[in-house]
Amino acid sequence: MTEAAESLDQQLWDFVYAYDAAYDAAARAVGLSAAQACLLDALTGGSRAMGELATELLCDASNVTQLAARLEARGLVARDPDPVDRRVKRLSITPAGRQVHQTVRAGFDFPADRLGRLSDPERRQLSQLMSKLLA
Amino acid sequence: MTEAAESLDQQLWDFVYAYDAAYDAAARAVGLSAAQACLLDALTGGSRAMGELATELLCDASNVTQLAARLEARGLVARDPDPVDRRVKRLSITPAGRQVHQTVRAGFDFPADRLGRLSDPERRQLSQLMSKLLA
DNA sequence: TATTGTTATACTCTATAACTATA
DNA sequence: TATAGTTATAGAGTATAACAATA
Repeated sequence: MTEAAESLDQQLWDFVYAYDAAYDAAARAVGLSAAQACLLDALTGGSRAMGELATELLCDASNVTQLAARLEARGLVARDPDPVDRRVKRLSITPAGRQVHQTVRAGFDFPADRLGRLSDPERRQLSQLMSKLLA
Repeated sequence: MTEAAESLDQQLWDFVYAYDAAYDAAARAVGLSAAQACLLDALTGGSRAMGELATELLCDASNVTQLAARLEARGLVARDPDPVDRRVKRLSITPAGRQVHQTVRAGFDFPADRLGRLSDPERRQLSQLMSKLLA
C-alpha cells in the first residue's frame, strides 16, 4: 500500500472537527457565536418555550435566558408571555432574525461542499449508513 | 413510504451533535472541559511547543497558555523550556495526565458504540466515503 | 407546594493588546 | 528588529443556587 490508512475513528474525529469549525466560522461571520446561531435555528419552526429550548440545546435554562437576552438586544428574537400559562415565556424569531439565520445557513457551505464530492449512489449509501449510526 | 426520510444534511448535523455531546460528557466525567481534553490529547504523541498547539487547536496562543495553566495546576501537564531556543516552552503530558487521558478515551465510547452497529463491509464502505469527504 | 423563568455569581473559553525574554 | 510566550483584560458560554411570579 502506498499510504497508511487513517482509522475510521480518526476519520470521524477529523470530519466532526472540520464540521464544527465551519459552523463556528459561518456564525461568526455575522457576529454570532455558534450557541447563538443554534438557538436562532431552533426557532425557525415556530416559537418555543424557554424550557423546551434548554432541553433541546442540552443546557441549563439560565443559559437560555442569557443567550436569548443577547439575541433580543440585537433584535433577532422576541420574548412573549404564553397566554395560557403566564409563567411560560415563548421565544420567537423576528424578521431580522430570519435574515441573519439565512445568512448563516448560506455561509455554512461545508456540508454541501463535501457532499458534492460524492455521486448520487454514494450519497444514498452514506445516508443508509447514517441511519444505522443514528437509530 | 412509512416514514419521512431525514435529509442527509440533517443526519450529519444530528450525528455531529451527538458526537460532540458525548465527547463533552466524557471529558466532564473527569472534571475536564472538552478544550482541556483536546489539549491533553494533542500531547499523547510527545511534547509540543505552545505555538504548535495553538495552530493545531485553531486558537490563539494566549488561550493555550491558560488551558495549560489549568492542566498544570492539576498536575496533568508539565511546561519546560526548550533547550535549543529558550523562548520556546514545550508542554508535555505527565503520568497523571496520561491516566486521565485514558479515562476520557474509555468514557468516550460513542464512536465504538455506534460503529459497532455496522458490519465489517459497512465500516469499510463508510471509511471510503469518509476519505472522499475529507480529501 | 411545584414549576417557569430570571438574577446573582463564579468559572471557563477565547481573543486582542501590551509586555517580557530571547533570538 | 522579530519571535515565543505570558499577562491583563474583556466578552461570551455555562452551571448552581437563590429568587419571583404563577399555577
